[in-house]
Amino acid sequence: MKLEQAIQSTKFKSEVQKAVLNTLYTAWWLKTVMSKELKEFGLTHEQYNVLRILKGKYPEQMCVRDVACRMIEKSSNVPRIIDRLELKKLVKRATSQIDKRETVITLTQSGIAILEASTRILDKSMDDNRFMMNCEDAEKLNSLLEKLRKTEE
Amino acid sequence: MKLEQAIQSTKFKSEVQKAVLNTLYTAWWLKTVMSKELKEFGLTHEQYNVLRILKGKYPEQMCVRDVACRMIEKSSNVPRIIDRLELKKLVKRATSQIDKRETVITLTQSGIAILEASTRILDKSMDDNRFMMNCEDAEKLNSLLEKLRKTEE
DNA sequence: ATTATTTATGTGTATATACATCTATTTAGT
DNA sequence: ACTAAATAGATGTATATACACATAAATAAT
Repeated sequence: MKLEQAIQSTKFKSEVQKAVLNTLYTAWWLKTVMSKELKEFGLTHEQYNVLRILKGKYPEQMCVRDVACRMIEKSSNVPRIIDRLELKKLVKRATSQIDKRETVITLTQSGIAILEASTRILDKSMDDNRFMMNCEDAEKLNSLLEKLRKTEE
Repeated sequence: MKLEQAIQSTKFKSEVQKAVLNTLYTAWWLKTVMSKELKEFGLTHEQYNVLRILKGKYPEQMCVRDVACRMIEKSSNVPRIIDRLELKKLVKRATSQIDKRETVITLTQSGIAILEASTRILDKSMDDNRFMMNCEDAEKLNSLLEKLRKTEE
């Protein structure tokens, strides 16, 4: 669906302003598509993101801060997301012995299993074939998004 | 900041997958920039969006459903956002006389004033000059985002 | 060594998101 | 006209976001 239909608006202040709205709308659309797949695993988009980040270092542990700085949405409240994952026994919390301020997080076997299963489904649904976009298009899109974030300051 | 630094990850499954993450990150970044400006008016990003939508029809009233279908994030809970705006006396609620199921929303003078003031500030901060992007770039970005949302189904 | 500052995490609060359900009203079907 | 279905909106619950603040531990400053 075109942006104009999606938000029922045809007049934009400029093409750049339209690109801003388009980016916001596309991100919402992407999150919705992904969340639908994750739902059958009882995972939210953000919980899945944390599990993925932990997997990246596995079998090493990670502290909360290291997880947080890898999150896509930086102001996510990681301790609270971990609360939910711990409740479902997908991760374990322990106090670091080296630095007792740190909480180190470990994926459980159950966490690995659910991550692998959900990643399989998500990859099937979100693989490159889903998108009518080739590698060249994606490269161009990536460079334009970087450009949008590059401000004068 | 480049995506790789922002989420401290260098290996992506594909350029398309990277574009997905890049879109999510850029949307978060844009929302953060805008919210910072809106904060001094005590408005959230979503409250501002509702005020803008109401302004689009002003001085006509709008029902909740019409506001909702113009929202960028479709699953926003519009009645509740209106609760907050009503509490701050920026909008008024009334039951439609034509269809008593409908609630019609009107901007108050105070709502118009705060919308205009915040839009002035936001435009100053988010105008085309802020972004290192010309109209041509923006057009290309818009077409690529539309393409990303165009799936095979 | 003692105090001040910084850092890592947790927690409290307001708002938003996502989704299910309830109520009132309207519309359609018979 | 009467009942069923659809629609508009409100509300409840769980989770997330945004941000302030609290606590404990580590580090720096004196």
